[in-house]
Amino acid sequence: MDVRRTTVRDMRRANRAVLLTRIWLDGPLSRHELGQSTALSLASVSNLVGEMIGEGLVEVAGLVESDGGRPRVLLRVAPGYGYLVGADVGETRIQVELFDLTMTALAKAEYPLDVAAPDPGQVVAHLLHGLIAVTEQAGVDPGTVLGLGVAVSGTVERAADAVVHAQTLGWEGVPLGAMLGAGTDIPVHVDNGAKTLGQAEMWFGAGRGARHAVVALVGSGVGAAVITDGVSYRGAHSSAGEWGHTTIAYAGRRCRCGNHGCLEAYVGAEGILDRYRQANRGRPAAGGDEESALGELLRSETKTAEAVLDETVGYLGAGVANLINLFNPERVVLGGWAGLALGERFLPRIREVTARHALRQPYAQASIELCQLGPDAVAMGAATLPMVRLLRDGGVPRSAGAVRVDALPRPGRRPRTR
Amino acid sequence: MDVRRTTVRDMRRANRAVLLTRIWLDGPLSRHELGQSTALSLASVSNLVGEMIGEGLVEVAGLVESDGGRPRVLLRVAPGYGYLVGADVGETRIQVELFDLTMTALAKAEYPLDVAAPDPGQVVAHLLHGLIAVTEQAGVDPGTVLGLGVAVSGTVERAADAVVHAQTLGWEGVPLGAMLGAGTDIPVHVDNGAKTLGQAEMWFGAGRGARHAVVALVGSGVGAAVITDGVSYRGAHSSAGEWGHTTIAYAGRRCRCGNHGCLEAYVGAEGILDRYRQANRGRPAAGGDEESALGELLRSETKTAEAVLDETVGYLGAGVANLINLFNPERVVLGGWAGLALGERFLPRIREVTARHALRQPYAQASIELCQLGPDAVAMGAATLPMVRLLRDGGVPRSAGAVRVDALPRPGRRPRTR
DNA sequence: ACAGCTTAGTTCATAGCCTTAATCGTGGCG
DNA sequence: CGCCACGATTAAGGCTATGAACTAAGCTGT
Repeated sequence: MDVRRTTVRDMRRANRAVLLTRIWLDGPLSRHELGQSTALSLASVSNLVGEMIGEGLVEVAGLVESDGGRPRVLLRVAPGYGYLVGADVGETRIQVELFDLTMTALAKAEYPLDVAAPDPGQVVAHLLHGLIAVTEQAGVDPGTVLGLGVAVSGTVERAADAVVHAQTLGWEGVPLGAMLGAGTDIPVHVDNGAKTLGQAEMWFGAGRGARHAVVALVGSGVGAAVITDGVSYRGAHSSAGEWGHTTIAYAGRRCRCGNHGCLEAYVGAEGILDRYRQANRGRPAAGGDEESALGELLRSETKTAEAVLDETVGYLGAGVANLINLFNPERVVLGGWAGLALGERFLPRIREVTARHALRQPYAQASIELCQLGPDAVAMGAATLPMVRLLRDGGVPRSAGAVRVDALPRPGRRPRTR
Repeated sequence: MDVRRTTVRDMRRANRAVLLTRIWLDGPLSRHELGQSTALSLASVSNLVGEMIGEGLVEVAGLVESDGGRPRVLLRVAPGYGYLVGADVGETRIQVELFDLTMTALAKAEYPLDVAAPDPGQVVAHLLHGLIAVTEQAGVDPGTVLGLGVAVSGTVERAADAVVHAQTLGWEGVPLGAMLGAGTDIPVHVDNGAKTLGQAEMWFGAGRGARHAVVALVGSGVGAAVITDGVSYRGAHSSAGEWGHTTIAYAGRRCRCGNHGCLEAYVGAEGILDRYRQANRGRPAAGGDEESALGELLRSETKTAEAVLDETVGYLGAGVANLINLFNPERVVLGGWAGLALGERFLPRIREVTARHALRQPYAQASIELCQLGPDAVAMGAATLPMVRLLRDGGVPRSAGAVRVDALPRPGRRPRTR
């Protein structure tokens, strides 16, 4: 129940947004097709499209002949109208990537983080430095960068300051958006990494075409990105989707969150390896880090390993069933490095177990798939944040004049660019 | 990412909707105040309000003097512009109620259902008969009834036909909306009863003022209505919120759904009484029906009862914590007859247990309250369905001419009106 | 009693938007 | 070269909200 007036200008903006979104999503289209699919009159389509061509936002993509008539002019969003920068602040490194408007990656910079709890100021410095680095690398004027999207772990309150709470980084109420905004005029968007990965999967991966989906991510931690009606579900304070710490086994295993019986304690990588160690009389799976240990476990064919993995699939299926019962999605996309490792081997069994635990009808309405994009998709998903804004606003005039990007607090380490 | 054009007429409709909603929600308001709070120009407010007064939709509610100026004219939605009928198809009776636009109940009819799986045709006949009965009783022209909202148990697919799937009624794909539409011209809205009760609580009960809330209902069955951004969350096929059959105790008690470890098997009335019986060496709690048995259990102070109830609160808290983690609401409203019975005695402990199971931050952002409205609120919530439509559309002209309501297939039983 | 002030609400000219209908542009066909 | 088919543009018209000027209604002080 929104209480905002509508003015005559909103109308034009809304219609520009409709056209721009169609053109961007459904590839090159003629004015005629645009008229059909948007129900706008051809005159308005011409008018609005003409304006956008004048701004350089839309361009002619080619002609298509018709039998005995004027050939149709195909239109597309001009890939070089502007550029998008997406950044992924991970636990071990910061990745910054530059995309054009077709979401083609043009440049990339990476900054290792070797401390467990990096200083926010240093992260900001890395990000601003990365912003300059990728534009230089791609030979792109920073003034044409439409926005910087940043993905971080933890919850991000959607206020103007983009306050970040991240236990894994040791951040408590860091106004990352405001800090970045102090260093550059380029519009900044900050969001949770699971949500940006989910966004990327929805647009370019296993979620394509779905309007209601849950992207379930299983790694060391366990989380989910919920998409309803095409947009990310945030809840009152943007922390919705905390799937990992829902209770699935009342009074069960202790979880690192301090609680008992969390899903994460059973299907998170740490939980799986820990359970294997217990089942294996204290001897852990081989492998240096968690990832190789889990790989080893998946390859080994001992009875103990089988039993532990079987149990894991059981818990995972029950957890996915809970998502299906509560959110009634049309698709569940399973991802995260551990989720993919499990899914690649056990997907049919996961489906089976889920079917047993979920209500019949919601289960029948949902399909369960695996993520299609690699972990780099977090940065791409972050870059979709400014893209969404561009589409929603029907394109905005680029800021005039030189764009300020302060990289004053020089990062202590040169980026590894490639 | 909607793909609908906007025309100049949509604008007027949208602004009418904004004004009407404000007037309806925030009581009598002057044109000036409306201008302030909607950001519409005074000229437009006057224009739009004038139109709505002309239609009889809005009326003058009084004057308020000001020191040295023209007195303000207060406006309100005319209560008698139209009427709303809400119906609750319960397991034992059908209740039909007539409301004016201030949601004041004016008439009521009740039809007992004595079979476990009532024939859809008979239910439709009862509903149509009730529609006539309440209008006659209140002396209201059926032509002024703006809509009939019907609440049923089970899931309701939101298509035009309002297909109902209800295991408890033994209905499988009953197009209740289409069947009712065949019997009357009055616009029909069908929705799930938990969702309509949730809607009523949100507007008039414990949910007032919240934009993100979960109404958790515990009775014989267990379910939840999720409200996000002021509207009911439905998911892909309208069956979202199936909280009762989420797994909370992996490989736990068998549930009537056939699965193991469902929340409902622990905190549903049947589950509680069953667990008590087991703990009490096979002797059930006294009392005829479930409701009085649970009441008896709550009053008894034996150690066994205490233990069972304590455990119940534990499971319930964990279940509520799951809702908080997944949906990040600003409020959780606990209801349903068993939920209220438990909540009245144990609310502080429920809060405590929930705090232990939920993540700290989402828990701190949510408050846990009890439902404030009685079970009659299901019908009132159903009546809000046409009200929502009226507000969303900014008022619609009433259908001209006589309104058809066929009550041909006479119900076999006279209604008990009062 | 009446001018002067204050606040509420209305009227009117204007700019902006989309739509329908007519017109222009471009290519194929006989 | 005339005709036709189809795409795109231009022109005329109907709606909408807005701002400025204007009217309405009540209070205050002389």
